[in-house]
Amino acid sequence: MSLDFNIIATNGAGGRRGRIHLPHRTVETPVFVPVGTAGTVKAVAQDVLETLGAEIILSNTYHLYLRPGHEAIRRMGGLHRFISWQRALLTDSGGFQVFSLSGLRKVTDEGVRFRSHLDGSSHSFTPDHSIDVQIALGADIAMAFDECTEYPADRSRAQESLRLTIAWARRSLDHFRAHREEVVWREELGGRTQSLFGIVQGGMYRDLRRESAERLVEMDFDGYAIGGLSVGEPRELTLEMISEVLPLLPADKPRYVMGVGYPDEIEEYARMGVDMMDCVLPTRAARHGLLFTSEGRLNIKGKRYAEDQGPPDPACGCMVCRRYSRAYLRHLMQAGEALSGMLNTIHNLAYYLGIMERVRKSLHPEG
RNA sequence: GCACAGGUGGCCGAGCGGUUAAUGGCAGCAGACUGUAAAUCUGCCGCUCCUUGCGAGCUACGGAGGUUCGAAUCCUCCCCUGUGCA
Repeated sequence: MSLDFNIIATNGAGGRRGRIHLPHRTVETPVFVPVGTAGTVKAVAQDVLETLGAEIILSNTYHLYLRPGHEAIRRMGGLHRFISWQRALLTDSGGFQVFSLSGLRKVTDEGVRFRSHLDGSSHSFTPDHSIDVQIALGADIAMAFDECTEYPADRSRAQESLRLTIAWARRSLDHFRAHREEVVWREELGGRTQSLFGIVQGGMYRDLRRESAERLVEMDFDGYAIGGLSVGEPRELTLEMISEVLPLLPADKPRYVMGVGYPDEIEEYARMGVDMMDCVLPTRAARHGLLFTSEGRLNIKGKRYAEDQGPPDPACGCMVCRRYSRAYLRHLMQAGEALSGMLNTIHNLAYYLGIMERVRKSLHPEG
C-alpha cells in the first residue's frame, strides 16, 4: 500500500495544494513541519501544538535511539503514544547527525560509527539499523539514511557523498520493504503502514543533484526530500538546487525540502512546488529571543522594547500577540523565565504555520 | 576596648613590586541562529578624543602620607566591614 497523496490545486508556477493521507492524519500541504528532535517541540506542549494547527511534527532517530531508546518506545506502543501526539509524525533518519556531529563520528560504506554526545559511548548506525529504529518508533513517515554533505564540498567530495547516499537509500528501502509490516500500530489502523522518503544530495552541483534525483526516483520511494541545503551556502544556491531538482521528482508524490528556512524562503519554496519543509529556526530563534513578525525580525531582548506595550506583531492574531506586550516578553527573556521560551515559540510557530496557511489559501481558497 | 580577617571597576571575586585599564563570573548592551550536542554562541563592557590603532590623554584598586626607577601589591597613620574575646 503506497502513500496516498492528492493534489487539489496548482498555481502554474509548479506550486500545488494537496493532502497527504497519512495513517494518523491527513495533512494539508504545503505544510510546515515543526522540529521536535527529542520527542518534544522544545518549549511547547502537544496540546498547544494542536491549538496552533500543527498537523505533523518531526522527531529524530538518533536522539531517541540514545534516549530513551527505541525498544523502550516500541514497548510503550510507539512514539505517537509515548509522546501523546495522535497527529502525524515524521522521523529524520540520523543522517543530519552524520553532518552535525562531525567531530564524533566516522563514516564508512557500511554506515556511521558515532560517539554518543551524551556519554561518549560508541554506537554504529547503518541504513538497516536506522530503518529498524524508525520502524520501532513508528512515525508516519520515515526517512532514508543519508549523508548530509557539508558545505563547501568540492566536486569529488560531493560525488563520493552522493554515491554513499544512493547506496544507503537502496539499502534503506529494501530493509524498509521487508519490515514495514512490523510497525506497532498497523493492526489498529486497518493495516496501514509507514511511508519512506528518499533524500536527494549532491552538494551544490546541478548535475549531481540531477543524478541523485533520477537514481532515487528509479527506486520508487513514497516521497522525495531534498537534503543538504541551508548548510551555510548562499541563498541563491539553495534556490538553484531546489529549482533544479523539483521538476525531476514525480508530480504525484510529496516533495520535501529539509531544514529550511526563513519566513520568506518557505513561502517562496512553497509557491514553487515544495510540499513540506521543516526547520528548527522558528523554535530555536524563539528561545533565543528572536521573533518573526509581519514587520520583520524582532529581537525581543532589545532595550528599546523595555516599555513597549504593543503586541509583538500588530498583524498577528496568535494567542501571544492577543494577550501580551513586547515589554512583558522582553522582561521574561531578561529574567530568564521559562515562560519566555514558551510564548516566543508559540508566536513563531503561529507565524510559520500562518504563512503556509496563507499559501494554501492562495492556491485554493476552499478549506 | 583588644585580637584576627578584610576593604579591587554596577555586583561577586582574582591579582600580592614591573608585558595591569587590571584574570574570571554575574548583571548590562548589541548581534548571530536554517533535517537542534543550542533556554546556546559571539562581540562590547572606566571616561574623553581622534588619523579607529594591539592609538593618545585622563581617572582608577577605602583615605592621607611614605619607601622605590616603578605600588592595587611594601611601610605608617586614619576611616570602615566581618568574626571572636571582653
